[in-house]
Amino acid sequence: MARTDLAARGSTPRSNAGTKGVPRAEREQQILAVASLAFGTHGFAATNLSEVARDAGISKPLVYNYFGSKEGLYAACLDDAGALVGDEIERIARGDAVGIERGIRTLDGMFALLDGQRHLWRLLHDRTAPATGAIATVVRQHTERIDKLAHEGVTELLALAGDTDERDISVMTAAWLGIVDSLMDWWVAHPDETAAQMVERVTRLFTALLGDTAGVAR
Amino acid sequence: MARTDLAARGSTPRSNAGTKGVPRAEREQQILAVASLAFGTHGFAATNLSEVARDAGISKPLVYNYFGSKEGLYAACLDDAGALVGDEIERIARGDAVGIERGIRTLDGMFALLDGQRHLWRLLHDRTAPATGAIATVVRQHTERIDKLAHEGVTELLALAGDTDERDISVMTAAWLGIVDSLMDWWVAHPDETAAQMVERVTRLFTALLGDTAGVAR
DNA sequence: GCGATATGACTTCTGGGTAAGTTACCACGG
DNA sequence: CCGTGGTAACTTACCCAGAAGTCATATCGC
Repeated sequence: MARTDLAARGSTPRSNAGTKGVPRAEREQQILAVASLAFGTHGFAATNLSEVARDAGISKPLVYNYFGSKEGLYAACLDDAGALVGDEIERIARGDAVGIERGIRTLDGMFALLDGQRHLWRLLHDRTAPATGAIATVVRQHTERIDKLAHEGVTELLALAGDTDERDISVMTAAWLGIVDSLMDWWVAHPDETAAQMVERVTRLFTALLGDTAGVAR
Repeated sequence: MARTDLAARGSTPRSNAGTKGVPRAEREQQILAVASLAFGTHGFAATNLSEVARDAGISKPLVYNYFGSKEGLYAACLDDAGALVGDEIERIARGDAVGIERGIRTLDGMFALLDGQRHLWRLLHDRTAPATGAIATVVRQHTERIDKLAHEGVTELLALAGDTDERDISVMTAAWLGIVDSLMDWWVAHPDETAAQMVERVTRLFTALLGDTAGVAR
């Protein structure tokens, strides 16, 4: 009220500063959401913090006040996304599925988890992010965890199919992560497709291509 | 000689300008090679043209003289890489392989073609490149061609497996391109691995997972 | 000499980052 | 119920490094 009156009187245009009553924790979440989307969509290098601030409805210095730097903000986004994804993959890994079934269940979990924030997956694979410093540490931490779980699953799968060559496993792990990656991309490009539909599709495709044979223990 | 003498006399440091006898066409190829590596490795946004010029052993204005702008240079790199990859994929598509066999042969061709320039594949999938203008046109042109060929191969494959759903085909095409992508990445990360070894590995993995069944017509 | 090949030294502008100040909420004494 | 001072939330306006892009000029082959 008072502010509006003063602003309206307007001879000296009043500053727009001053708290809007949003507590720090909440504001940080808003910023993280906007920043994750931007980073995940355009990549680290091509993301502009002024735009992020504008999209979040605040000014740039507030972003810096809360996150310190562009790298700090990225690291925070990364940490959230990495923990979210890593926890879910680990939860499924602790289940009893093996072979292809484990793969399908993992995808299932990812679709459910990332519905509404499909871009998060991309954060972990950004080639334009600095390869040294704080970001690299966080990236390494999460990718190592996820890679290890994927490696474990692929090792099981290939063992069932009779292949125990370590480099074969490494290649197959990379291919598997590439599949997940591309499925997420496709999903981002087709926003009308629900998570449930994706699961159906993926299951159908796996079954069609791999049959019920090929080392699949259901 | 004369130049060295003059430079050595050195009270007024002479300009380093003047032709070095390298014809434009050759110089352009040198620049394209260096730029493709940089763009493919760091992405469009994170690539610095001063560095590209330095790595090519020339000065920045020469790059601008020959390619007009950063976008122009990128478009030129893209056009070379896209045509190279597209032509090879098309050549294989015109062969008689179908189903999984066609996939393996395509990978075979890519490994042979991109040996020594493994980063080229990345140019077509750079998220930090401008999504409008000349670059977008060139990207679209080549990705559409490659996607179409991949789509064609996947359609055949899935038809053999009894799936003709258009969206299933679309998803599977994306997954296939993701597999190629990740295999190239793995290859970049393991420079000691030869193209022949990659082909062996991939063949072994496909056989182990898909068996000789699953719609494979060899 | 002339045109192609080349460069040093600029200008411009984008975007990360900062200094300094403004406003609102809130706890607490009166 | 009313100041009132302290602190947290916020902004405007700026700095400046570094990268895109340009200009005038230099050298060499023919």
